[in-house]
Amino acid sequence: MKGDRTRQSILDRAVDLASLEGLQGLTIGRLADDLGMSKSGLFAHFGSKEELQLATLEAAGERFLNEVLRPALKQPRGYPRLVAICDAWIDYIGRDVFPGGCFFAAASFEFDGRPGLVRDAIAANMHDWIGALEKAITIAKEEGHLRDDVDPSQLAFELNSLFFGANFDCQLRGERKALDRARRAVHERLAIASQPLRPARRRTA
Amino acid sequence: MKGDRTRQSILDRAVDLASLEGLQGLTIGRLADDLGMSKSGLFAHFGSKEELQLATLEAAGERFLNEVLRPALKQPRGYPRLVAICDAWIDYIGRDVFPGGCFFAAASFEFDGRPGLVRDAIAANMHDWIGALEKAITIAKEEGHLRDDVDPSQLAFELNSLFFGANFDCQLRGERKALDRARRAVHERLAIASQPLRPARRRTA
DNA sequence: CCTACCGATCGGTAGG
DNA sequence: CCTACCGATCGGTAGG
Repeated sequence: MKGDRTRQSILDRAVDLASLEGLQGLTIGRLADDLGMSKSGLFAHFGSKEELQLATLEAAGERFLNEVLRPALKQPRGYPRLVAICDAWIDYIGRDVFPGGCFFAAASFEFDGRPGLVRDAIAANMHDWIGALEKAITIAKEEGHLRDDVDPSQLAFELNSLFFGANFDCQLRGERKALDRARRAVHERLAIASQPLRPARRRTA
Repeated sequence: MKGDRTRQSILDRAVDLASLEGLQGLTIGRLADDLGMSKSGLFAHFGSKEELQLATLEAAGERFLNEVLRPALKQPRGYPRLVAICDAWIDYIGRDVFPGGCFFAAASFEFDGRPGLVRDAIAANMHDWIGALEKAITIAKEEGHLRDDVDPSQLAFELNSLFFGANFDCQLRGERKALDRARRAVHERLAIASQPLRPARRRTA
């Protein structure tokens, strides 16, 4: 029981630290210092740095599910739920759920060139997230809220891109308008996907 | 003369290494080993790790300008140049200009939580890049190729988001369709921005 | 550009 | 959960 509580408090701190310094930049010594415990005492909970990284990822995933995806999934099927997921993602950056912005965007870019179990776990998390987006889009099509010719993978790709772009603009550039821009882009994109027909006019010049 | 050549060969290797392992993961010892020279010999060229990181960033910026932006800027003003910049960016990921994908996307996410000169230099690079995108959009408006009500900052944000999304899908997920999806999204977005008028129809249900 | 070295910190272990 | 320790590597320096 107490071991579990200790472990959870370690992981909460590890998630915050890693969101700022990266999953590789997370060190056992620094983490132990922050928590006022010995390095080896902390180490004993995990057995290796890789296990600590994997456990940290899992804890970050839980936080994301609780703070972002699960509440949005309570919205009614179709367009409302899809919009709720998108708005929840954008709000999630503004609410500082992780102190360094989106944990998984940062982890994705950090580990895309580092093969191993950590990279695989990050990819699995992102696969699930993109899958949830695609599923919400597919349901919205089934409900007749989106055009039949909407490609769920394509639209999910575009929405996720806007989320990553918003995170970038917010975290690195400190652009205050970033979230508003993302919201505007997402809502215009969804409006297009819900239009009954769009004439294929292009510029004539 | 010879010192300059050595320095450049160090930086070429540093750029490749950092694109895979990150600018922080880049270590002087590893880099020296790769190049078959002593750590202190390499170190003498820069004086500190931070200076090495800044020089590596500068070298990566030069490579990006030569491989991506400058060729595209040779295209005629307006829509053709804007499209060329976008296509050049997407091709740049497919051509493996950097072995780990887009150097600056990775650096942006790595350093957005680490204040200092390196982060400032990354932000300056991204500022210039977004500025170049905005300028190309503004010129396309002036030429009458894009609608008057197009917001250059908004459109540049959306295009850059799609680029980052494509990099993510390619590098982490190994999604072969990533570049096609990005191309399709970019071209549809630009087609919308170039339509003379778009009815504000939304779903009625 | 080298050898030789510094203190600090890394992940990890022994033993309790 | 601790103290005490390991070899390896970190960024950086002295001296040539």
